[in-house]
Amino acid sequence: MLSKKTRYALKALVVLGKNFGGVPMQISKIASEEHIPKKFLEQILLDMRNAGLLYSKKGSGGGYGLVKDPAEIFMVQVLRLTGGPVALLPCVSLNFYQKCDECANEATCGVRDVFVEVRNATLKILSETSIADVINREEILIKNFEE
Amino acid sequence: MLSKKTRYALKALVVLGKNFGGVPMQISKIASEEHIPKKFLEQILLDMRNAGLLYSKKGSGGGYGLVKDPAEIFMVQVLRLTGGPVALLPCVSLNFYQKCDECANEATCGVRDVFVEVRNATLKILSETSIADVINREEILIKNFEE
DNA sequence: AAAAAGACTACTAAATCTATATACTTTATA
DNA sequence: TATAAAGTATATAGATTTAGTAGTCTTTTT
Repeated sequence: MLSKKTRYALKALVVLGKNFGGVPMQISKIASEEHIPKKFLEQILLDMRNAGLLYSKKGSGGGYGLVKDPAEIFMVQVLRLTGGPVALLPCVSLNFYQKCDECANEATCGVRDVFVEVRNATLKILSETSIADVINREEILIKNFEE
Repeated sequence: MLSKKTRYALKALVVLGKNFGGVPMQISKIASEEHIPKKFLEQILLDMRNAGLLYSKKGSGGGYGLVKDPAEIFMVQVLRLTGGPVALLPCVSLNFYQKCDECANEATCGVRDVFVEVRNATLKILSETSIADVINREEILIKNFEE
């Protein structure tokens, strides 16, 4: 399961993606629109700024914005940035690898082998889907929903 | 990430799968072979017995065994039984569904839409892979490893 | 100078996970 | 029939993680 942090980050990026090219957007606006606790969101946006995904502007008229085009920000980046490993087992994670302490020989573990496959399937989707794609999907969903 | 409980359950089922058709296998044997805390494993095996996956026999010469052929036990069952939802978002889970409280309209949520896809990909693998398949994979891995 | 807005650090509360402890029941067998 | 082997059941403790809150500081605009 993704943490709330990761979910909030994704939601915020989608909102900021829609706003791409416009004036900076305030934390409190994002927070209230997406029903995210403001102080928590502050931390999350800060992390993403420090990672170079967002820019920020202080003072009156300040706020947050995407540094890159939403078409160049992929979901997998967000998961990793906010601490969510993609893999379901630590011994299968590319970016957060940890040895399973109960496992005698990783190279011959059948369970692991299956979860490598699962990771690859997940990774394929998440590394091909950008924030722009999410926004697109949303438009399609709204169109279908209204019919 | 899967819980230790789920991991231990999978490992134990693989061991019991290899032993299928033979005499019941003792908890302590499984525990020591797989480096699983015995008392913890007791609880896990008990859960799986109560779910009808395993039989148990008390007393001297007792132990645990698979009720069904390992080819008929699928990984997804084990995940669900040991409490691990397959989905990465609660609003996307088939068996552990929960509304995302921050989400205004689930039907038009683009993030959700992506994770439906991820769930389907994961589910496909886990519901097609049986304990027998895991054992098979292990044999292949060992063969390749020894070369 | 004052107000708006983000930056940074620390802390707390709650939940969950992992593991252990204890006492009980059933079964085989000497 | 007593004893040991093995599973059953429940409770609880400890550790870790997650989610959220609080407070203070800094920068920028007007």
